[in-house]
Amino acid sequence: MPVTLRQLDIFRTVARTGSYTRAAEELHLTQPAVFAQVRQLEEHLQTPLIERIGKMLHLTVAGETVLASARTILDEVASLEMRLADLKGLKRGRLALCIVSTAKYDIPGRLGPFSRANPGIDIALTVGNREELLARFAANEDDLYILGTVPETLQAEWRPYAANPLVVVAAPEHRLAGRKGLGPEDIASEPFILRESGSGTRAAMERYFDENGIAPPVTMELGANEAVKEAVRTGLGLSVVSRGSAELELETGRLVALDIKGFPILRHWHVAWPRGKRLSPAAEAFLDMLAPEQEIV
DNA sequence: TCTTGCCTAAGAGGGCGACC
DNA sequence: GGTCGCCCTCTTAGGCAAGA
Repeated sequence: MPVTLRQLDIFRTVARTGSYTRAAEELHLTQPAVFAQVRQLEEHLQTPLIERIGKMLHLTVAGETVLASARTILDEVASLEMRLADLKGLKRGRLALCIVSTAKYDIPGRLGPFSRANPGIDIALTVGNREELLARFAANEDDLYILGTVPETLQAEWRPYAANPLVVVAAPEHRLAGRKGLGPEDIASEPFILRESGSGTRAAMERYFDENGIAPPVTMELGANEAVKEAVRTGLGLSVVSRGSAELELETGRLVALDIKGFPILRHWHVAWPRGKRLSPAAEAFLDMLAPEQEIV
């Protein structure tokens, strides 16, 4: 028997989950069925692809090679199926999106109209921090990636699609709330709450501090935007957040945006994809739907 | 000791081609 | 068209080993 797409798909899932059992759950199979498919693939290729050390599964060097090819082959087949479906006017397919957590305030509002316009396209949305997104990008696990800043080292094609202004937020009862024309010196001694290391928002905040020669004390680092906003709201300090992610809190008065020279910092949301990747029709349709760069305000 | 997860064996079910 | 046999894919059952 030749290598089958089924075997490659199952092997890819095992490699991604690091477990036969979890792969089986994901594929709605039993663990022995998954094991058997991978074993057949190994027998056909006459080389072990997975080695077990203790209870942990690890890919062999051959396994890594096969995994890379499996991803390419399966992506190509999926793309082919969607293109053929497109030719038939069926508009069926799947769009896998991975977004940084702060983009979850922006993307769902765009997915609604897209989904209504393309009812045959299934959408898989993964939300993670920047580090997780870059890991998925490296593994080519999704069609498109939404993030604030695209690292220069990333082998990516990208384009900005929307403005993403950053503002300094404070609790409504904060002494600086409502004051006009504040400068960097006014916040130089204010305690700040930072996002986790690697966060684009944090990088922009630190750049502002450096450029203005200030070093506000950092009271805590939090990994989730909600936690940051809650900490600010309870008066633990100031923070810099995407205006879009704090829209509701600003509207309801739970938080206030401070009027500080240099803010809002104008950044953009970017959509990126691996350089050279052949985008599926679904991904191309979503790209088309995102506002082009020249319309960004 | 118990739990979890890998692995094997045996067998069921369904697809498919060959044959009548 | 119906039957048979082969093969693939899957499930269940159970053994075994590692880790908590």
